[in-house]
Amino acid sequence: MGATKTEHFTDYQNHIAILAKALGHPARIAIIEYLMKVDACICGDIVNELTLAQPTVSQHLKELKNAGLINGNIEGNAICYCIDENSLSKLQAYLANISDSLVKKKSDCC
Amino acid sequence: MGATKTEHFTDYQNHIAILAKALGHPARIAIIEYLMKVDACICGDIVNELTLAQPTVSQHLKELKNAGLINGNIEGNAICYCIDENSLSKLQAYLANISDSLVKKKSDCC
DNA sequence: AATCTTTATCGTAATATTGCAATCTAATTA
DNA sequence: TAATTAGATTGCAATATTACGATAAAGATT
Repeated sequence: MGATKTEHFTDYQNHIAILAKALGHPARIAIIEYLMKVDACICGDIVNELTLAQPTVSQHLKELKNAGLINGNIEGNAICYCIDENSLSKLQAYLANISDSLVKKKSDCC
Repeated sequence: MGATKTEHFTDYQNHIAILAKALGHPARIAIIEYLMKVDACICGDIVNELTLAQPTVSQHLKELKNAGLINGNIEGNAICYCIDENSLSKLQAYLANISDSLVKKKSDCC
């Protein structure tokens, strides 16, 4: 045991969970916020922005990339990362949908 | 090592991460969806809904509760769970804000 | 070509998560 | 009050995550 039993859930549920999980770490939230703050996506100094060692940041970037939340382009020497708006919107829309349903049903009884 | 270095991030970043992390498992997404589907929040048979053992489900419910995403009221013998619309909206608004900023900046260049 | 810069990967230690059988608690019913 | 029911807690095994030093890879600079 210890591994998530993904086979018991729908593809959609698994997908949403993967997106949420990728955002489930403050370092990755900080990365997303930084990518948003920097207007152009000529990144490179994400490491300097966070108080974490370079391999750790690299790993977090990899996880965001695996989840599809960011994209990376090789830009000569450095790598240009930016947010994948599509993936982010997918999660946002999912949550918005639940919120809307709740407001309509007013089943917030606890 | 191995533990998240929460002290390096803002309270807000940590808070958003906690909310996202709680949604970062398909079972917990399934629970949220079930709570939404059932109109009233007279729950009780969440265990029957999922293909997971009772202690496992109980643990997932606990995590959602700890993150503030659901509330539970003792209703006689059973327990009545329901979604905390407020917490969910907080995460939703956060993502909506990022999405909006991206669309405005059109910095989706990768 | 030698060096520098930037980022990825490997290896590994510390810690967290997932899942469940067994057990416990508390309200309910027979 | 004994049995039942709903759910939480405990304890433990399997696996995943987090973090980083060391090192590698690849383009840029000197």
